[in-house]
Amino acid sequence: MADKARPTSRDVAREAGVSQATVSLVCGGKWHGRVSERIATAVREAADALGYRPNLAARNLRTGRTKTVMLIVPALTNQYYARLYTGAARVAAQHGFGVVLYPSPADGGPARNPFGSAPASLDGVLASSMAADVLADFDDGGRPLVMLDSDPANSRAATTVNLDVADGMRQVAEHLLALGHRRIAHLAAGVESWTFAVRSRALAAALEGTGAELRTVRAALTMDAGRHAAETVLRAPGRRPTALLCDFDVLAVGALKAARRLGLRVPADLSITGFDDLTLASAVEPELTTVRLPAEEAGRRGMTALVSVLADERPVRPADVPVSLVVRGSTAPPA
Amino acid sequence: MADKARPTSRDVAREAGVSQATVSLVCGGKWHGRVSERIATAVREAADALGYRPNLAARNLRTGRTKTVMLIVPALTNQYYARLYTGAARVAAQHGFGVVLYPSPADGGPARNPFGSAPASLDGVLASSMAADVLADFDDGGRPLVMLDSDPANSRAATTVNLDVADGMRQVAEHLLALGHRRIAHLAAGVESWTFAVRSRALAAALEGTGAELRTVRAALTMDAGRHAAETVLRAPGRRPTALLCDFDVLAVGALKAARRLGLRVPADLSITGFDDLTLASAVEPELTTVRLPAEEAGRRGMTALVSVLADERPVRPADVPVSLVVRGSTAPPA
DNA sequence: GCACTCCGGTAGTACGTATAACTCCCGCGA
DNA sequence: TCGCGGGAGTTATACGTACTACCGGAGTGC
Repeated sequence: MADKARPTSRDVAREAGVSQATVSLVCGGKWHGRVSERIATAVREAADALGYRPNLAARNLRTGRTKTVMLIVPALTNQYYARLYTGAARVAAQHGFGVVLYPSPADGGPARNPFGSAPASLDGVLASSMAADVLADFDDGGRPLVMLDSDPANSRAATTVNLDVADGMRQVAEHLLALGHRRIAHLAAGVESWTFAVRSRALAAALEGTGAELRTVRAALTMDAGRHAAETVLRAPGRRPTALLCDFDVLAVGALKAARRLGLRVPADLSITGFDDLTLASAVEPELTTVRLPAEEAGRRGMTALVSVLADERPVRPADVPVSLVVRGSTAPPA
Repeated sequence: MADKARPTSRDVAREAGVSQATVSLVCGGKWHGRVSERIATAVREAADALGYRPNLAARNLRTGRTKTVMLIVPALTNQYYARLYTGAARVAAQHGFGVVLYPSPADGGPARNPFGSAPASLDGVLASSMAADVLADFDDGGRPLVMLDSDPANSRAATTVNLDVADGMRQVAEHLLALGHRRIAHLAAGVESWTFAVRSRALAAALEGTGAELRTVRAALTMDAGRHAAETVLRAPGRRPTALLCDFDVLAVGALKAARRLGLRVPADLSITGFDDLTLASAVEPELTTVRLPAEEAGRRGMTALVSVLADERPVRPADVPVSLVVRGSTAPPA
């Protein structure tokens, strides 16, 4: 009775009494002026009746396009990247693209370049800055590449989409300065990456000439690392910083724990700021003053750029995505 | 000079002085007893020299397999599902499968069934329980389906992989009972789903005959909803519950905020427990006593099951994944 | 009335691979 | 010497689609 095999365009053609080519034209959507309205509807009806779905593998083989792009991020368990994915996936879906994630080591993938065994061929790649090492041995045959949060000058990317983290850093710094802070510690990411370099530069620039004193300490990307780094800087000899400016919300939460452990009240004795505005930031007490990074928007813009590159090879560099300071309860004037 | 076009197996064959079929055999790995060692190495050398990569679209078309599976989860921005993905992706990669995510509405996908426009065909599907509504109009032509956290009796799944949430709930309940709590409120998920039904039943069963009093209030899956629900139950007339048992860490964090707002100390005046053990759980103060759900392990087992179904059609139902109670600072004996 | 255009549709082919069926040849037992 | 099994490669084909090139016929200008 019910054929196990899925119907092909040829089956639809037989059902509708036309040729396979006509079915392809109609289903491909480009039949205007080629096929009459009457035949077109007949084809569509036949397709519906049979439950026809085009075989994507065959289409891909024929067209050389897979309608699939890859997103490379360090770890999806980091909510920032999950949001990035969300935005990117939405735009991709709107343009009929599927998104496959790079199986990064942090997410359990193989350490080596997995493109050899990639199950799907790719039309293009959207990569976040953190994955620079991954891109080093990236060998996919020169497909279009769009980078996120990376140095526009230094890459083989068709174009680059960046968040305006420099402005974000400037806003935090000015916020702390306005509150009266003059001894500031920077809990910086212990990772080589363009965004973090930009942040450090922006912070230094914002503090320049204000008489504020800046100390920098680096930490890995975990809460515990943040706590340790914060304890180190808070216990260091000399006058204690009155504000702790962190490169991530996660680090800031670690710093919060360190402060509590040392008996410091936040924000009365110590102001702490984050970066990202994850769910985490408004979960803790006090809620974090932080820089909101519109990760979804970044993902959307990145994918939009990639799709447009894929469509007409016109690499247009979009403007930086604006970020905004969100003032909450973890900052106050120094004692 | 450098051909823009990627080399095909035929190019490799010409280079190595053999037929295309031989190249296919060698690259496919199934040449033992068919091709001599000498020729095989020659083929591999030629392939390396030309930088040959098999065209996946052609392979898919020929074999009818795509080596791609879909993972359906409600929202990747929920860390639980991100972890689930991580585990699933690792196993998939080990077996040469790629994972494409269902573009769920929460992640920005189209509300309707996207399989019509899916860019990649699928060999199978791994779906989390929450996505029951999605599966309703799931029309992919009867590909193998493995479910996560759903009713084993009631589904068209080849098999089902579940976390032992009933045991988790029992452990929480016994923990609270052992501490002396007798008035307990359950902040339950306001979503129809098998796991939550199981949790509620397990809780009721654990409290049965202990003289403990149970009140249930439902909340949507956000921190704010948790806060509101907790305020409602804490302000209700009659004697206030001494423990708040939440179906999610996120709800528990909301409850924490509610307690703080009402001037209740946690855990002195009110014990709160979560479920999931997300990063969030150990970020807040006090850190949450919660049930650790090994999401990665669940993803691994689910994908393992799917892969084995795909390989030999042998639907083996794995044992429930054990969960464990993590006692932290948010629970204590009642005042 | 004839050539010419344009509309509506079809036949045929190629995309690159996997694999069934086949050929060739060498060694060996009868 | 002949037949035969089987090792080592090859030939040929099909997967389902998109799209180029073609073709019949109706309308049109002169």
